[in-house]
Order: sequence, then C-alpha cells, then structure tokens
Amino acid sequence: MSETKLKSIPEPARVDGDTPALRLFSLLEVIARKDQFFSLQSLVEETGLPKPTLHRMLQQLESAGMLQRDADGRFYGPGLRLRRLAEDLLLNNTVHGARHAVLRKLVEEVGESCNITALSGSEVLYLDRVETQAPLRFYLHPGSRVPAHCSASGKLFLAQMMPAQRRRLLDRAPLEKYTAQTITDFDALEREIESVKREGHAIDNEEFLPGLFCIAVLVPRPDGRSNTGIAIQAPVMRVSRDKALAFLPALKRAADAIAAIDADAMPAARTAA
Amino acid sequence: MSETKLKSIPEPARVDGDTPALRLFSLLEVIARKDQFFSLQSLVEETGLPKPTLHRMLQQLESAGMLQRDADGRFYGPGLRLRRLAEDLLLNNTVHGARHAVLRKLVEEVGESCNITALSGSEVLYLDRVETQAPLRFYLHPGSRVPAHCSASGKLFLAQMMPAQRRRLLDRAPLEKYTAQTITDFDALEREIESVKREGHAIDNEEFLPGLFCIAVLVPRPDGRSNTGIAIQAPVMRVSRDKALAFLPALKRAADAIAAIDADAMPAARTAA
DNA sequence: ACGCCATGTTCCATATACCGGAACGATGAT
DNA sequence: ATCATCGTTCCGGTATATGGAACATGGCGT
Repeated sequence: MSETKLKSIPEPARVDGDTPALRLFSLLEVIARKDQFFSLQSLVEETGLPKPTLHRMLQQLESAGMLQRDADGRFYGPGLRLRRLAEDLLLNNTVHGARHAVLRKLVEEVGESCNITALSGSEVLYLDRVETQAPLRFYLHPGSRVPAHCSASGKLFLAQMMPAQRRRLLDRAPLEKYTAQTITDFDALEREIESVKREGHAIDNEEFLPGLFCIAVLVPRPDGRSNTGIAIQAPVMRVSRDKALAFLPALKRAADAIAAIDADAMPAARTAA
Repeated sequence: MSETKLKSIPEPARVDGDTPALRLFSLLEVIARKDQFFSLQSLVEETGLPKPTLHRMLQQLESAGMLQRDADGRFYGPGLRLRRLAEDLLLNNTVHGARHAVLRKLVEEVGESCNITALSGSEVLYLDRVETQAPLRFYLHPGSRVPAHCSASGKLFLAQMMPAQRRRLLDRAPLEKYTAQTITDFDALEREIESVKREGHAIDNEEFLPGLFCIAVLVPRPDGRSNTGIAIQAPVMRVSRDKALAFLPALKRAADAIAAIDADAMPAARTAA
C-alpha cells in the first residue's frame, strides 16, 4: 500500500485482521509472546479491544482448549491443545529446518549474511535469514518485504515471467526510486532482465539500500518456474562485484541443495524419472 | 491406472467446531501433522469438507501468512507466521516445561505413572502425564476427562469447595457408578470428603477403573483455592494403600515445586505481603 | 457494615462473515 | 479436439460476530 512506516511507539500491540478468525490469530500471537498468565483486563489495556469482544474471544479459545484458565477464572494461559499444535508444527516441519541448515552452511562458507526469498504479489518476501558474524552488517528481518525491481531475487523472479505477465505486474505502480542506483525506467529494467536471463544470476548494486550489495540465484525447479531464491547480502565496503562472483559456485550449490529438499517434500508428483 | 483405493479408512480427520474460527484451528491441526506440502484436493479427500469451503479457508490462512503457497499455487505448506507463533509459544512456555520436569522426577522417584490434573467444569482433566517404565501399566492420555466423584484429584477439588458450591456441582447429575467401589451416595461422598479434608490427600481405590489405585494431593496456593492436583496412579497389584502412603512425602515435594513454578508465572499480583 | 471501585459477565439489535451447491476456468492427458 | 481433474468464482440464505450499555461480583477502605 503505502511506503514503509516505522513506528517508534512502544507498541500498541495491534490485534486486527479482515475477518474474525484472523483477529483471533492475532490475539494468539500477543498471548504467545507472554511468559506469564494474564487477565482479561490486562489484555483490554494492551490491545485496546472492547471488553465484551475480548471476553468472548477468550471464552471461545478456552472452550476449544487453546487456552486454560486459572481456578478462580481470573488468569489465562496457553492450553494443552495450543501447545500440542505448536509442537506438531515444529516437529513435522522438516522442510524449514533443512532449509535453514543449508542457509547456515552457506553463511559459514562465504562469511556474509544470506537469505531465502519468495515472490509474494509484486514484492519479495524474506522467508528466512542467517546473519554473518562480521561486526559491520545490515540487519534485516525475515518477514520483511522489498519491491521486486530493486532486489536481486526480485529481478530473477521477473526474468522467468512471460513479458506480458511481467508488464502486468510492473504496470500497477511506477518503479519507485530508493537510491541513486535504483532502476526506474521500464526499458532499462527490461535490458537488465535480459542480462539476468543470460547470466543465470542477478545483482543488486545499492539499488535498494545505499551500501548494500547483493547477489542471488533461483532455486531451480524442473518446470522452470521457481518461487524461491537464495541471496548473499553484504556491505559494498567488503564485497565488490568481483568478490561476489567468486561466491557464485557456493551459492549455486546451496540452491541445488534446497531444490532437493523441496522436491522431497512434494507430494508424490508424477515425474517418475 | 486402476482406481487405487489405498485408504482402509486410516482416519476421517474430522475438522469441526462450533464456530468458524474453531474449524480453522481444527484444520490447522490437520495441517500441522503433515510433513509434506499438500494440495486443496488432497485436503478435500482427507477432511470431507466441501471444496469451496476449504478453498476459502486456505485462502484466508494464506493471506494471513499462516500458510504459504508454492509458485504455481498448487501446493500449500505452513507459513512464516505460523512457525513464529509456534516458536513463541514453546519458547515462552516456561511454565509447562518446568512442570513437566517436576513430574518426570517424581515418576523416577516412585516408579509409577503420575499426572497433573485440573478441574474443568465438573470433570477432572489430565493436563500432563508421565508414564512409568514398568511393563504393567494403565495407559491414559493427557487430555482425558474423569468425573470428579471417583477420582482422587476430583475429591480434593470438591473438598476445598464450599458445601453449597459442591452441592450445586454434584446435583447436576447422579453419581455414576463405574466399579463396585464407586461412591454413588451423596452422604457417603460427604463423609469421604470430610476425611480428605482432614488428611490433606485423597485416594481412589478402584473407584473409576478396576485395578487402578491412585493417590493425590493439591498443588498448594496461598489463597487455598487450587485448581491443580498431582497424582500417582498404579495397578493395585503393585501398590497397596500402605505403599501409596509411603509415596506421600515425594508427592508433596513435587506439589510444592509446582506451586513455586506457578507462583513465579503469576502476574505481579498485589503481593499479599 | 457499608458503599465504592475495578474487573468479569450478560444482553441484544445490528452488521458482518460464512456457507456450499452450482457453474465456470485452467491445465494437462489422451 | 475432447475429456478429465482440479482450482476458482458466484451468490442468496443463514449463522456468527460485534460492542455499547447494563448487570454481577468481590476486594478494599472507611
């Protein structure tokens, strides 16, 4: 929607969503971060939701076994069922664990922060990230979003689209300028994308954040339509274009490893070969 | 290929609830148990829900970031937000982890299965349980429910109520008879409860399941109204009344340990100096 | 004892979201 | 070209959520 809005407010602990169910999830997130039991009133103050509404939500969660109440009904805490859900999720989520391990190994090899990305709408979403140990570094969180036209992964996703499809996506908004290097001209972007196609990898040379250099490849897929990228991000001070290109073999190896993991987690697709 | 009907009814995988939100949770539980990505169709088959309904639910979860979709939108898997929710829950849930450790230690000390219980409505709910290693044992799951009048923990909960309150609870239904030993007479139960009050512990002598002997104490609380009990359960074959009484000191120590943990997790109550 | 305040609970008219059969669309196999 | 399969959209009827106001409870001070 609008540009990034940084909040310096402590935290209003927003609980919202477009639909009742999403609000419940949002509430659970607030609850999950607590390491103490809590009362209805404290939640009212923390979230700003109307008391009867919150009362109903908590009641609903309790009767479902997601929350538990203290004997006198004054305090709530996470319930049996919620804990089991969390355990099941983390236990069975072998995919994420394996991906994360690959990422960690890559970071060790190249000594720079790396992340796994996906295209979500017209933006690039950071799925996972491992930071380098080096003292000078960019701190970016998993879950962040970056426009496709000024990120290495984004250009890769754009490059594998049909021209018409790409046009449709980019036409929705002008190419916003973040730095002096940001490509804001459609034709220039098309030329860049041609180059990305030829090379098989993409580069972001301070196009989103000043001082941030980035190189990425796609996690390959048999059908040629990948939704996952893997990228190395480093300060230009430490990593120039040449040095980044030297990372490419390691980067491609990591991408292949992730491809193997993902293929394994796919339901018995035909692809017998 | 012939229509392979592999399923010998492995599981109906019921997804339901009284309210739309609860059904969503129920769906998430099914999903949480998967270690592979899945398609809409596969869920339709697994749950029996109408396709448009499931489609809407998945869409809702995806747009909330609880699920993620593959590039071509054919397969779903757990999303970033859901994983983070699960992690937060388990990370901050110091309470449950610590309780479980106490329970494990108790089982080690006495060599019999133990569980932590709570009163929920008029029934006793097993919050957590650790099994003994002994080959002969009762297998009871956390989450099970037992009527209060024929369980050791239940009698403790009843004993700390005001008489009127207790009457109100018990009047709702007759005292159901599970075994020859089950107390089914109100006056006899009152006498039993008097004894429980005097002793500070309660016993279930094959009153719920034939062959199951059980001894319990409350996890003490400053205000004298505890909603948590802790119990040892064993086959009568191995544990008689005398032997059970010998377990009491260890049982009380465990109860105190849990009380300390819970007090710690309580919000800054007005500190009854 | 008494009233007072903070907190939890219930009511209910209105607004909203959900439901799912049917029809349509997209994709790939034959 | 034709069919089969799976994903997606439509839409009117119905169940659910919403939250202001009022009520209930219990702890505390006087």
